[in-house]
Amino acid sequence: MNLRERKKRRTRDALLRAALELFVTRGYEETTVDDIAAAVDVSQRTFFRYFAGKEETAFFVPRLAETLVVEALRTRPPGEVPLEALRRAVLESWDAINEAVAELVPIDLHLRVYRVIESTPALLAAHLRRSAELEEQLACIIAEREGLDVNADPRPRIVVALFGGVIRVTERLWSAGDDLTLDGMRQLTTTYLDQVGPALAGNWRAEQSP
Amino acid sequence: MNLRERKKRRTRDALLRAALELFVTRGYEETTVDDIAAAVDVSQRTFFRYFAGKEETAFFVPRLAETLVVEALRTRPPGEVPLEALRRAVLESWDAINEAVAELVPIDLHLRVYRVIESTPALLAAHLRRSAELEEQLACIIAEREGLDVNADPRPRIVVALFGGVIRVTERLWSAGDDLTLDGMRQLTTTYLDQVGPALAGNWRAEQSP
DNA sequence: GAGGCTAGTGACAGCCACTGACAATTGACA
DNA sequence: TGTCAATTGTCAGTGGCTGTCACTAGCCTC
Repeated sequence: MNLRERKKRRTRDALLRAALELFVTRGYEETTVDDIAAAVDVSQRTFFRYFAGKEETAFFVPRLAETLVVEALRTRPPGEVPLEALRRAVLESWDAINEAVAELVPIDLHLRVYRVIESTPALLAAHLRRSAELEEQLACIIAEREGLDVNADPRPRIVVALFGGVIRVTERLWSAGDDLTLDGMRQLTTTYLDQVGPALAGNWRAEQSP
Repeated sequence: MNLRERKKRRTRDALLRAALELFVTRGYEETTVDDIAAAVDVSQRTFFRYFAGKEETAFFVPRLAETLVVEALRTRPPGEVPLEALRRAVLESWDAINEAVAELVPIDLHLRVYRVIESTPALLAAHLRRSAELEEQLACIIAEREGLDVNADPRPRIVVALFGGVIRVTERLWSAGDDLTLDGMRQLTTTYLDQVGPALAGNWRAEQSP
């Protein structure tokens, strides 16, 4: 790798870390792009050469995680039922995700950024739109696994929507709670996915949830 | 109603209609607030006294629909299973929604705005965030109907997430297709909701979808 | 190793969404 | 009709973001 490229990578990482650090301490809206640029001692214009916008810094790391989940779903054995494949793809790519993330920013910082995303309207909106795009990808993969046409058969998109909905609910609960750890998130996710069956069964009053 | 209040209502409606008209003809990003204000011959500052931002004009009408759906769910008979109550609340408030909308803007305009929302990243993001808030409300109502605590029992949020997911999928398909009518949307919605059961049943390959 | 080439940068000007402050106007009401 | 309060316009300013242009620093060739 060139000196030029190494330098570029270094400023990008510095901008990224500075931005996230400022977001978690001062808040997203309270952080200006000038603040971020100043923290790394580059011009505002340079910031915009590395990131398309202030928003992008917040989602740079999550984007990594998404590609890994997609990857994981692609390599699931074809015998698994769709919901099962989705569940395992997410749970089993967890560790790989954290490894990849840790190379960019401290895990702790990354987790606290999630809370900022969830509590900042503008970021939450962007997050949901990105999630919708991810779900579309997943639906296509599921359809392919089952030998279906995504646009002709509603079912792939419906399962993915259900799955995505559950994930979103856990994300929200996790980021609002005080157990801001990876295992906390993982545990919450499995618990909620286990509840999908019971939630769709007819009468809730007959059998109470634990 | 005062002359003053009548005047206010008139400028607000004029701003709203002008904005939507510009959005569907020129595009959302290509329309500046100055354009909208100029079309109604008021100052830009006045626009911001009626709407918190450019975005709000696009969601002013949809907000109406949402409140009516919430209302409808509240008055569903307690005998209905959650998913059934949600389904009926949406389908049976349809007509009331259109009546209310028609008083503000031409239905046709409103429908074309939906397509703009769906195809404009910034608006889509905002739409998804708003939908998430609506889902939270619905989950609370469902929980209350079933005598549960939303925060203790995962199931209300899960069903609503599933339901909301299906609605979103139909919205997307409808706005992308060429049958931009109310009946088209209604029909698509019922079809997809009917597919929820089959989609969650184990093996898709055994029984093909129609 | 000098010189040209080019990617990366900074400085500047400008657009657009949005806000605060203050003055001017217009409807309400005695 | 005159006073009061609500509505509006004007102006100035902030923050995100983009285009332009000159300049510098690393790269590559001779």
